[in-house]
Amino acid sequence: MKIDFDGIQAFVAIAELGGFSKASEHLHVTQTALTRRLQKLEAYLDLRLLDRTTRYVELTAVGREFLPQAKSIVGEVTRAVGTLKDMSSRGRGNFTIACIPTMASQALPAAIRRYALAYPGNRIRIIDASGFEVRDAVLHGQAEIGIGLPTDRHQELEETQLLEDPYMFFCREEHPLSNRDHVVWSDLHEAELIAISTMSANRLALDAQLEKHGINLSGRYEVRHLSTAIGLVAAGVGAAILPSSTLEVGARPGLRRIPLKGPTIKRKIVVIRRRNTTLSPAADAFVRLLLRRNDEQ
Amino acid sequence: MKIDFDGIQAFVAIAELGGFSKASEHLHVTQTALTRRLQKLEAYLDLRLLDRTTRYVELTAVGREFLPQAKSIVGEVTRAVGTLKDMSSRGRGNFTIACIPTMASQALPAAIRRYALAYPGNRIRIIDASGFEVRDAVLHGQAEIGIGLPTDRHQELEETQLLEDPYMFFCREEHPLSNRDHVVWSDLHEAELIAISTMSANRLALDAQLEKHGINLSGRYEVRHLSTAIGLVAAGVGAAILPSSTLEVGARPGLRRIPLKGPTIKRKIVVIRRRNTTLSPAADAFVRLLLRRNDEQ
DNA sequence: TTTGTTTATGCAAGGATAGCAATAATTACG
DNA sequence: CGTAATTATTGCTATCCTTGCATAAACAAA
Repeated sequence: MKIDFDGIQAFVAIAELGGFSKASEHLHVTQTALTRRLQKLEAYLDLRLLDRTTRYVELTAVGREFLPQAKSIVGEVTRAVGTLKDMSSRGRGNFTIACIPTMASQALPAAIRRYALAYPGNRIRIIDASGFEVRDAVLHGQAEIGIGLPTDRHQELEETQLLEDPYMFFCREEHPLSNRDHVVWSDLHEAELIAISTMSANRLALDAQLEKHGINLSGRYEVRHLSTAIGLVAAGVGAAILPSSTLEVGARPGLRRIPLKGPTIKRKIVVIRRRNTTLSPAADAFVRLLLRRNDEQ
Repeated sequence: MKIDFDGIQAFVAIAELGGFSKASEHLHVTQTALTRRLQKLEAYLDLRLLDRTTRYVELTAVGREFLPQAKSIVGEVTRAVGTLKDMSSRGRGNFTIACIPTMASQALPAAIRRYALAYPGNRIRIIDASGFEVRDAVLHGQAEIGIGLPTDRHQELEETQLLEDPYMFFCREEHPLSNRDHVVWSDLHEAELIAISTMSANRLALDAQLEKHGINLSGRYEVRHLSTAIGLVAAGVGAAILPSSTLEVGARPGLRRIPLKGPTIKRKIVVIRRRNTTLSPAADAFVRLLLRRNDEQ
């Protein structure tokens, strides 16, 4: 026979409120229904839980023993179901997002700020990691969604373009090109460039595109993180070609960010998620917020 | 809407066994039913708990979060219901009995020994207390059943006679009457008798019956407990009139227990329980065992 | 493409549940 | 002592739910 949650719920309500009628109001059913539910439960257990006349309701010895368990069961179920309904109806809930460092320090905080207004109380765990790690975090389920670079079009991953991030030329204001409103690739001297390590997903993406245009550049210095490259530029070691989002305009005095044309090369930033999986409402709302903003721009 | 325990149970089974078909075997329903249950739950929550194709079943982020709670719910409910069914079907369970001291040291242990054979594992808590306290313990629900003396026929109490306990004459073997096969009331000299305090339910019961027969006895010494009286008798302080069950024949060397006739006066021992209440199956079985034994004798 | 496996669905039947109205049981009050 | 008031129970019916069968659809592997 099927286990009868209604019966347990009825038992708790009747026992706690001390009567069928009061309990029936509380549960929004008729008192007839409660009588039946309790009878059914007692019949199933072959046990009397409540001794009752028309004047009073009283726990039996067994009922007294069962009541705390029953209360805990009813409480646990209603709490759990309530939480879930909250998730779906109001987008409540917590989720994890993986994100590459540049986005994590620029676009993501802004998005989170807007998200927090619409969904206060939701917690977001951020895994800030390299492009490869972002991909893996999503693939292995450590993060529901990722913000990163386009990957190898893995069978199980689905990528949606979030924005395009043009590569720009970064240098100190003392640099000969620092006053140009734009530079072209042929202006650049390989010798003074700080490059990103080929270990990086960024570098791979850049190289692939440069190759299409017959451009070939490799810097004198090689670092692994964009932030390190910026540091070297700031210290006057050299200049660098980095995604524009690496540093907002004017974020660091003495540094210049100059558009790079002929051709303009961009890296795509994508939202990554597992294919054929359902996002939690909280994460789903976040993704929609991210992408909607993107459309508007 | 009503909370759907079946759905939760289905969710757990499908998630844990990794498929609808396996889960359906486990729950002894068709796979169709499981599909429907899960669909209903998901529809109610407006939330997807399992991402599934015909080839695999996989938890969604929300499902992963919910699964432990769901498991705990299902476990708690099945455990609780199982315990209750055990109570009814096999008389499993623990209960409390209140009992007057003489019965607690004589008849009760024997009954418990027999009970333990039929219902191994059941724990019995014994409140050994005076007749008044036994009555109150039952009345106030501290004990489900009581073994004691007939009381004031309280509205809420129900008494069933368990046995009759004749008063007998207790003395040391040096006593002049010690070799008689019985004594009569007129043989007794008040001066050497040890009496029970009028605080005792025992004494009240005895006095009431003596009065009917025009016998009037009050001892020189007065004690509160039968066991104390026995002690005084054994020490040679005097003799006493006590219920036969106070001491089994030959239980203490040097002491004699002699039937007391003309008339024979007995105290009744009753099983006390609250009227209109249902005993736990464990306690009920014990009562029936007690009374059945009584009928057989 | 075919095949085998697994979940989903249309449909009909059976079962369970709720509500109404009336009844029975019990207490309180006149 | 009888009557009213309150409360749980029950008969009955309509409705809703659930199940199971048969079948379809989806998917992966050969």
